[in-house]
Amino acid sequence: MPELPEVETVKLGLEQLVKGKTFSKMTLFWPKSFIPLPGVDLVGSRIVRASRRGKVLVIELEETPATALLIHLKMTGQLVYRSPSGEIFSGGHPIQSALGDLPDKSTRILWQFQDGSKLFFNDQRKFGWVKLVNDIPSEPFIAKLGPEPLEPDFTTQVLAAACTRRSRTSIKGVLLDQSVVAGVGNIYADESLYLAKIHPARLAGTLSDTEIKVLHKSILFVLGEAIKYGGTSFTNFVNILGFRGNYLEIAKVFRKENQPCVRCGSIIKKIRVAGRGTHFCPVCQPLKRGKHT
DNA sequence: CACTTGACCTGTCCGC
DNA sequence: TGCGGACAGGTCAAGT
Repeated sequence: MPELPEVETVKLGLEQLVKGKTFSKMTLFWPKSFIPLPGVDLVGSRIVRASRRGKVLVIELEETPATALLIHLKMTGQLVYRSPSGEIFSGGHPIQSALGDLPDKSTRILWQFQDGSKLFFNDQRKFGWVKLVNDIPSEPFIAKLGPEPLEPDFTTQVLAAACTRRSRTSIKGVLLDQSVVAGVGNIYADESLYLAKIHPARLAGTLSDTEIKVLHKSILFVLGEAIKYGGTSFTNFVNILGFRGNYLEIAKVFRKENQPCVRCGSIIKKIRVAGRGTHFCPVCQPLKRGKHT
């Protein structure tokens, strides 16, 4: 599932549903999904808060030496909460999740809490990982991340510097580089470039200052909207209660190939850029720079 | 050093 | 209906 808005959605769910709970048991259905901290047992640790760094979820623990559980959902990971009764309520009425009974064949880890509630880590493709750590900032994965896009330290200047450093790469490749900015993935790179009217394959070094400024603003806007909509779901992404996000309904190019551009009516195309399927409008996002820049 | 490709896995869809 | 291949939200390691 996960890009920043999806991970943020899960984080908010964790804050609401598992903060303050104490782990009573962990069951590994696929041991490779879990990277332990030698000599440290998660059981008995209490969750003090849930946070996020880029696409990584951080479940912060009260006990030492284990400080946190880091979770990367990669392509198909899910975290799903179930109350002791297993029922899900919304507005006082039981409702149906998009998922069936758990664990299922994609469940890799099950955590149980002292109050009888459960948290499932499901991951069809087994790319995701969960790691118990005692020093969050020094974790290699965390240490090399660039700034958070929605924090003040992600500035136009930061994006401009990255375009200079990686001038011979496509601008989409720059946006996907987690050391440049943490949390932008394939969906929101395409959506941001569409909003900024920049062709995804444009070499980063050819962008004007104005274009970089517009792109920076577009990234902030697109991520903000996606969080409001609870992220994007097309196959695997669900929030912590097992419900799908709605951003795809307002996406302009992602998964819209062969459909008309909402700005100009041209047909949205899909090509390969930076090794990824890439959606764009060939008229709104011309490869040659226009006279207006 | 910078950029591209293959690998990690499972499932689905599409063409023959 | 079956089978092979391409592809899927991400990141590494290894290659050029």
